[in-house]
Amino acid sequence: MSDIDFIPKSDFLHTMIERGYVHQCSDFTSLDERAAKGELTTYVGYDCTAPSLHIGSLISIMMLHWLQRTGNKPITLMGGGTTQVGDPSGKDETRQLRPVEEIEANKNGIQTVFSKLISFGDGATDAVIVDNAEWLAKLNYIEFLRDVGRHFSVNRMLTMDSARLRLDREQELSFIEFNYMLLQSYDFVELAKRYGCTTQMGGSDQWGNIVMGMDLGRRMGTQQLYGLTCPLLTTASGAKMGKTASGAVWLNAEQLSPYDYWQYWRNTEDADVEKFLRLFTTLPLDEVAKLGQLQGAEINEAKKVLATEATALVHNREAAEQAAGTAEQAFEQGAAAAGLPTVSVGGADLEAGIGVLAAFVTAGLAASNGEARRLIKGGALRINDQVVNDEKATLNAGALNGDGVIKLSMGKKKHVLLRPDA
RNA sequence: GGAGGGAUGCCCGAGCGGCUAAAGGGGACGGGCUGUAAACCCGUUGGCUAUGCCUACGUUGGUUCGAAUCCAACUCCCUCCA
Repeated sequence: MSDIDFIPKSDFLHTMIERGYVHQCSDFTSLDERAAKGELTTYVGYDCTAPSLHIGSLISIMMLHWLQRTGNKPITLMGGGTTQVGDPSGKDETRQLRPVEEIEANKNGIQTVFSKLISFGDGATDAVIVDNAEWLAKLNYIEFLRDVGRHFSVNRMLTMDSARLRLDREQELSFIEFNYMLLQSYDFVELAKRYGCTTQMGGSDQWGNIVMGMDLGRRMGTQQLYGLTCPLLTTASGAKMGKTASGAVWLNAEQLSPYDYWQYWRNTEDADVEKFLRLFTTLPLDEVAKLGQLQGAEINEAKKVLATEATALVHNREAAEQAAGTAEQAFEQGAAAAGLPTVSVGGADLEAGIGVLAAFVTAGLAASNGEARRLIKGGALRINDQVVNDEKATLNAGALNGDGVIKLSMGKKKHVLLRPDA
């Protein structure tokens, strides 16, 4: 399952390694001992660069989920302060500075997903959520330089990937970004002091920042700190995970409907199914292994399980079942399943007749009449499963099916129901 | 502060007076094959009330019958010098 050869005693590390979450760890043995005693307080930081997290962040949320489930305490750190600076890790170019109000709004959007996977409260293993703006925003420059800055060697900072990659490619690295490392390191120390947090987790691109934080902790007299990173996932065919036509695969329902989220997982490549079941569902591993055995067309069953379980975790079981049911009707029975996305049209307009081009644009399946026209030429558009050949055709009430809707399809996967309003 | 170079469609990148809605590539989307997969093959990839019209090659003006292409000013970026 994993190329980590460490044999852990703690449930936490055992789960991490066996399910494939571990990329690097600063000290397996000590971390394992502490986790075994159930006294691991661990944090993951999240940038507030968008109104929702996407599946790129999901692995680390799952790590927090398992951390809690194995008797330890998670902290989710909102980067309300650090996002104002911008992390250069893994980025080719300086990102634009974001307005503070936008960061604040994003923070509120992002927070909603955590309660689905982690439980918050005041208990020993209840998670807490904190915002680093709380301490970063009021730092005094001179004081910060004297207390924290003096512990950092620029020589060393320049060797860290986040800086070096920019320098090697002769890409600009602005001073503000260069400071990011100090701020994240300082966060770690601050969390250690406030919450007894000893461990930071994150994607493998965060390794440098994490190590610097551990270092700073040692110099500033915290207890021993640890780092644990997860791999940055790509699909088996090498693509970055989480990109679709319409953008990222968001975790919030406002950004991406549970049905579309379910579809994303349903379309997983064969070679990734077992890996994703381990990482993105909480199914027992023997069951995962069984599903992973399926070959050929049968693996579709495993993909459905993956989709439903993954959707149930991030949204809820009901939405997941619904998405599964809708998909089954739409794909396996070819029916105009009621759960498909629905767009309403004026009843009077429909009586008068709506041009097919306009209908597909209204449904959001084509961006413009021109695109709709091209899609018709390519044989991609269907009305009630009948291919559209004539771009001048019109839709009227006669096209309504038994359920009083018209099913519009683009390609094999995208369907929208047009429903006349009363 | 001085001297050069650059800004092209979602991205990269060619074009350097008409044949340019702009080569090529990537990405994306669609079709085929399949299993709502991958790989592969094919097609599409500015808008519209459409044999025409409008918008588009950093911004604003100008030269010209005609400009992404020439000129001027401006904005931003990069490199070198001080």
